Amino acid sequence: MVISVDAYLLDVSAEKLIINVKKSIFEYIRNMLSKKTKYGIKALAFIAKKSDRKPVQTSEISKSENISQKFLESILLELRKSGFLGSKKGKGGGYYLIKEPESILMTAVIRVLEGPIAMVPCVSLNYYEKCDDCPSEETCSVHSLMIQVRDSTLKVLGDNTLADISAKK
Amino acid sequence: MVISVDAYLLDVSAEKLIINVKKSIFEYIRNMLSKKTKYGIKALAFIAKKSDRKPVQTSEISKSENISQKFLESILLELRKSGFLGSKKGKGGGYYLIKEPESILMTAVIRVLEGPIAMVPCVSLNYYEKCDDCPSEETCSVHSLMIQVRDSTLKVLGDNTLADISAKK
DNA sequence: TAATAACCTATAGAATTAGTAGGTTATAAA
DNA sequence: TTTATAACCTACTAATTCTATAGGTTATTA
Repeated sequence: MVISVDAYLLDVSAEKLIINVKKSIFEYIRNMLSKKTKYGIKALAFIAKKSDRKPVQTSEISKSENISQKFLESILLELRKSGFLGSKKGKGGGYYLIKEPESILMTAVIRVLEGPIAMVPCVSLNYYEKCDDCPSEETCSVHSLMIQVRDSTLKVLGDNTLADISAKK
Repeated sequence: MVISVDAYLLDVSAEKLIINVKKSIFEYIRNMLSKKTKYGIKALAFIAKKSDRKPVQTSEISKSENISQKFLESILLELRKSGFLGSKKGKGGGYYLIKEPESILMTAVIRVLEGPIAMVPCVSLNYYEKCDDCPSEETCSVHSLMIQVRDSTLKVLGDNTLADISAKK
């Protein structure tokens, strides 16, 4: 008996097989917090930990926190543009806090880096948007649940300042 | 003076321009809750609302909740396989609850449809995973903050059952 | 036997993330 | 004045994921 299979098709399906096996073994875990936000928070905490207000270089944070320097550059730039950091160019330059860590709420940081705190736009306070697929907000079973989630998350993030999360060694 | 520009390149950059303009006008809002989960919750609530335990057809839910029927099929199938629903084939068939709505916690529903409730894998109770980029969990400034967020979210989702979210008309 | 509705497999477009590449500009020290 | 430094800027891309669609097969009921 001879079984003839097109080699290309075999290759393709073998590849699919491997992908599916990988998926079932290392099941994908959805990341709610983007790396950008995570790195941004880490960088802010790193800068806040240094009690002197001398500029901190991207390269130092990058090494210490194991973050791609180029990626980090873009994040710190954004944090500067949104008013969390100041910067200085040239030797001895870097980024520094322009407000007290105690006055920087984590809600503000996350809103700038990540966007809305709500899990669906239709319950977002700062980024509200009607769900285009939703027949009615009033009868929506998800809506009120997500309002509760939003409020409890807001409470936590509003209770934590940059000083709080930088405190622990 | 003659300016010569390759027509293809012009087309390509014009397209990019449009994309960037669109991005800056309709700024992207990150959706934390996937449509799959949202639709799944809506479908469960829809089924729970019907006091009789007769099977509900995918087509009925699809129309009423404005959800793509094929997409919904795959979601309900998953909910059946994970033990939330029973099904019946053929005419008069459909999906039905196999537990009381009062006993179905939203934590369970979301964990099956969405995956972890935590915003980072390193604070997930059911899907724990070390962050590969993180030098140390103990000194991580994001870690403890995300534990607080996780706990407050768990509290809300654990306090709500399917009966609760189906209650409101 | 015919209609129905769940079940199954494969595929695909769009959007987004997480970077990389390759520069330019401003500042400080030499 | 030159040189090194570090922020700043623009463009691109590979990989991943989401949200479906297409086109069936199987089981059940009328």
